[in-house]
Amino acid sequence: MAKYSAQHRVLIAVDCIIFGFDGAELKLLVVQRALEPQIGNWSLMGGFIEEGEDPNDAASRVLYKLTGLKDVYMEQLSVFGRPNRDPVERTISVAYSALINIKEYETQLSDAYRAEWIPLKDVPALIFDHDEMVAAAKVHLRYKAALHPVLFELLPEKFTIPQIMALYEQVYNVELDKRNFMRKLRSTGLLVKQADKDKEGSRKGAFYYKLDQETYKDKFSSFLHFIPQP
Amino acid sequence: MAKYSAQHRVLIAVDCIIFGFDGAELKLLVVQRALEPQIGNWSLMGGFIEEGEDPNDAASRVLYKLTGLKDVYMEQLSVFGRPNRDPVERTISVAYSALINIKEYETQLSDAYRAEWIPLKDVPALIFDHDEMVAAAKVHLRYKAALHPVLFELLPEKFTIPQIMALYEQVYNVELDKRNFMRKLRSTGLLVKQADKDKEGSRKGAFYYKLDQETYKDKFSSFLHFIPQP
DNA sequence: ACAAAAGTGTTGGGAATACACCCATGA
DNA sequence: TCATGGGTGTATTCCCAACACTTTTGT
Repeated sequence: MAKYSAQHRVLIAVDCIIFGFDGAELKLLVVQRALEPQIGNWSLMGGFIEEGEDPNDAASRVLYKLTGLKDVYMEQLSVFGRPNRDPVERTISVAYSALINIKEYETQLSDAYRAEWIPLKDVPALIFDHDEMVAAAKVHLRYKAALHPVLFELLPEKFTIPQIMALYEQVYNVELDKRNFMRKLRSTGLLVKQADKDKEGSRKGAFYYKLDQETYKDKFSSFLHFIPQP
Repeated sequence: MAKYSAQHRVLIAVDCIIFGFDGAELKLLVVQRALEPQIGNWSLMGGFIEEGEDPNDAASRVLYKLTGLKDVYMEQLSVFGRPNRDPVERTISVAYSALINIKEYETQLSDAYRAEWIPLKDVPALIFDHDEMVAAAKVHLRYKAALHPVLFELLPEKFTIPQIMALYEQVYNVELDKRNFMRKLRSTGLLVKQADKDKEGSRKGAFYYKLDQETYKDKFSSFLHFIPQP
């Protein structure tokens, strides 16, 4: 069949906003850009969509190339298409937000792409409109995590309650009450207490928990309310 | 500067999921496709992005062309980019969701684009992946409206409480309790009661209300909870 | 023994639900 | 006068936020 011949075509990129948590701090995975322009400057990990490739697959591919990880929690964020956002050539970018637990993933990433985990509060200025993308991803994460237990995606298989709490506190930039938070958390039925403790954070040690995968799947779409309303 | 020469370029479209409410029923605005393939079949209103055009502007342009309306509430939904979604040529589409109150907008639209308001429950099968887009838009609308008073965008300047309630009931496909709903609504401070009544729906007539624009702007981003949790 | 973080319970207030009757009007 | 939809009030439950002390253990 004939093409839509009168129309003009543009480049499509994907960019990944990759959040990570190491048990203490919320971080962002950024790379040093490998091509001109702005070679060597901090950037989100991204890439162009290939022929016949679904944008979602492109994002997975890009993430895999960087981290070696598959089946990562990833969501489409939104499209960034301001005409001159890339000075070289018109490029429309689809931003994706991914959640990774840093600890379980111990490969070397810095070598190939000069990638680095940088604490979210210390992230330097990024190229093009990547700062906007990060800002949008933060908003989205707050929005999502206020309703769905999505932050567990950032935690390793075994985690402690003080860790989750620190995570929530950093995402929302608030201080939470231990007692209320724990009660809320327990009432969800998402947690399975383990016998052993994590002794890294304190003398006493904090009990490990695992996610109850069944409950997790069931409850994922039902609305939860972790963050107090002022 | 040199182009990204090795990459391949694709068509970008926008498609608009346009919700409307006439005071009684929630509807979708669909058109009969004007080009091959599938000419004459039901479709969302869409169009290609032009050179140097921001996708958001393209969506506004498309909406304006169809309805003559500007400054309509519109949000980017997500990207649909399955490789063969358009059989003619690879086209990636950015879906937008718009909210319109049908009554205030009394132009003729059917002529130019053979457009029609169809009750949401009766919408026929649409071309390509437009059904998926509509499904995503419904989910998004529920999500959004559960937290933000966005459904007021569907109402005319003067509306009645039974109308809003009918709207919420249709969006969530539930039955609400008049008394609780009214109390909740009033407690938001969003409503300004008018002196006159709408006599169309009943003998007694229902008082008109207007939105308190100040409060609306203030409260738009704060979370509200209109829908009871079972 | 003491420092440092983990863990535990209670209580009061406010919000959400459930629920049933009167009102105004046109036909 | 009656049928129709509009509008109002209360009792109860449940959830949430506020709040302080004990436990464990390594040094």
